[in-house]
Amino acid sequence: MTVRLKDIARDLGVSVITASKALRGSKDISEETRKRVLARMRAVNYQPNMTARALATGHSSIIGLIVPDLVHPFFAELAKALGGALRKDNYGLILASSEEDPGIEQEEIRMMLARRVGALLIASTRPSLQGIYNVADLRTPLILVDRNFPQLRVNFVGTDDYAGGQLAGEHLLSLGRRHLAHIGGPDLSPAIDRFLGFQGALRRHGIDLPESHTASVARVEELGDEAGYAVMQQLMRLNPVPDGVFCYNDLTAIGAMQAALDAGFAIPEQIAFLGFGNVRYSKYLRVPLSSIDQATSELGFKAAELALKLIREPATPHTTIKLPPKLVVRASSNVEPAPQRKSTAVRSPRKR
Amino acid sequence: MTVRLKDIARDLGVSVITASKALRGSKDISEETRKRVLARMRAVNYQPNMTARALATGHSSIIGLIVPDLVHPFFAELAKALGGALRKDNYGLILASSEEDPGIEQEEIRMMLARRVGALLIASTRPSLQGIYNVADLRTPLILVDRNFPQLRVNFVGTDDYAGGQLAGEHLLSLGRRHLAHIGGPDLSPAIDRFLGFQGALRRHGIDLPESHTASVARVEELGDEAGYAVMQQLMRLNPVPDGVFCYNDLTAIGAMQAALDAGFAIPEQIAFLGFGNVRYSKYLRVPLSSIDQATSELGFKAAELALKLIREPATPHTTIKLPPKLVVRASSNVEPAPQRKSTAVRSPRKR
DNA sequence: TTGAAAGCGTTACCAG
DNA sequence: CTGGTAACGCTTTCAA
Repeated sequence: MTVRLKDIARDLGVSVITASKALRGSKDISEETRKRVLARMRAVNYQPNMTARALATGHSSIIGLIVPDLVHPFFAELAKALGGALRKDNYGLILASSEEDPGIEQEEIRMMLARRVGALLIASTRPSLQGIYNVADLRTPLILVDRNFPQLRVNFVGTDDYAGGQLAGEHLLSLGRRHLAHIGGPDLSPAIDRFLGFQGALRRHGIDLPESHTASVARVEELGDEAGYAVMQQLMRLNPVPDGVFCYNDLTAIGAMQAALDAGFAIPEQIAFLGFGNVRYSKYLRVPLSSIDQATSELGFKAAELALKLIREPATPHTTIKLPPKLVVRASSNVEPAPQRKSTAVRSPRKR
Repeated sequence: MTVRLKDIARDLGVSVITASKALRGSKDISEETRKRVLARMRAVNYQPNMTARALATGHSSIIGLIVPDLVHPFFAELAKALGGALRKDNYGLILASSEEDPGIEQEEIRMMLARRVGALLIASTRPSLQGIYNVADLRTPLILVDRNFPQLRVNFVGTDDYAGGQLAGEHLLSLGRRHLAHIGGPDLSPAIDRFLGFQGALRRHGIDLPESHTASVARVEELGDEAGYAVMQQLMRLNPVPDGVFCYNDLTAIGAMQAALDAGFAIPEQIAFLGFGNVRYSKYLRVPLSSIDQATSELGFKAAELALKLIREPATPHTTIKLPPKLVVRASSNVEPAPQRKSTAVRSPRKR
């Protein structure tokens, strides 16, 4: 049926082992033999059976990725970049969406280990690493993505969320806003660090962030808009009403802005808004949303790089990679009049 | 290290085969033996080695999915639903983003076959099936997703795009619009069928859709907004200017609406817009966008169902599943005044 | 530089 | 109902 290593070996009068070595570019084989084997492989369009290789080596050429919600643009983009980077090294990507459910996450971890993934990347939905791995699994490299467990020494690739929070604080302060509020996310490292960075920037300027001006919401990745809407309604009851709101992510900010607009507030004149994540549609919103960009693709590349390194050099020490985020200013926090595209007068009103 | 079938068998004094059969619920084994084996497995937390099973059976418990762009909400949602459905059957999902590049797509197909995926799902970026598969690969079930090759007898799961186009046409006509235009997509079945459905609806009402009023754009999945903006600028030069525009997808519609707004047109009073796909953010746009919803999650479930069926019953005849789309009306095509949320008067203007 | 022997953990085939 | 033998296709180890 399909052509096997054995067939090539037979055709050429060499052993299977020799063919195998030539295929993988082993050092101890003559240049001439290698060439003959490779030529033959090309001629018959040989494709190695990766399941056999996986069984023999103990690990497949597949990386596992578990994210809380694949539809979230951040995770989608991360997965895309990761997959693209892995392809260059002939590695595949097996993907699972945990729906922010620790039970599903655990199940997926189990299945991926059973499939002998070369490395496992997780944006975990649980507060600690407790029980994720047991000793027997330790041979599979683990990389935490986006969400960190600070107390542990684990591999991590993600955004420098603290710096992002700082950026947000500095920016809103630079607009002259002094009654700031924060809409936070789930009790995991990104939300915590963004909040701490934000608070830190404010403190440095002697500004207080009273507890009444912070609120968080659960399942914010998926239902952020509704949650943001509800929380913003609370914040607008404060006196004075906040004049700048930093939101955990863009979706939350979108909901919050909607609440403010519905209540008749002007954005950004009365309330400025700042999101996090810089999703694709932010610039087309009713009020284009300022946001903190996470360099998501770059994160994917770095994660792929680290995963491959851990597979090839298991002795690699624990590595933490935090990429610096970037402020993107749009109308929701821009006090200058937005630069107008040429605006032709209304013409040719609709017939009939 | 890890516990193997052999260990269980030894502990219980049965053969490996017996243990294997008990594990998979084979019929020819005594109830008592089965119970003993399963109990032992639970006790020692046995996890079958899927790479070994894959080698022995010839196919892994992994389904391959290749999409043009994972960041596109439609494909992200499809992948998410698919993965969720597969998990219930202990199947995994290996995912690749082809970047709308036939070369990458081909490479991924090759790699997935090498990994012996149980079935291969492709939203192909090429115009025909030519060369996707060669005879040797035919044992791996192939399912086309979203994009069909109508001339061939292949498995297909996707939206009834023709019906969607019809819905769009009927809707715009029902608003009294008569100078309709269409911004199309790449030369693949979804764009073609949506256009034909649209045109069909218009014809049925005796309305013409002149060629000058249709335009298409390439790489519309990713760059649709910019493309839509540019194309709309062309359409606005027509006389009379179109009073209703049906766009291939939401991103294109977003760009087109932006162009119309920049040119000073009122939406929907002067020009109504209709997208396709109903992405998550559509309701928060400057003008909330009407769209055709594709029941994307349902598509994912159906695709999973079909894939598993093809794996388990290879004799299954070619199957085509087309899910009916649904119209979602928002402000961009709503002539009635939009239902207002309670709109409080401006209060508490910003201090200092 | 080459290759024979021995697995990797599971399932298929067939005899008992 | 049970289990021995062989096979899946490749890699690793070590001897020639």
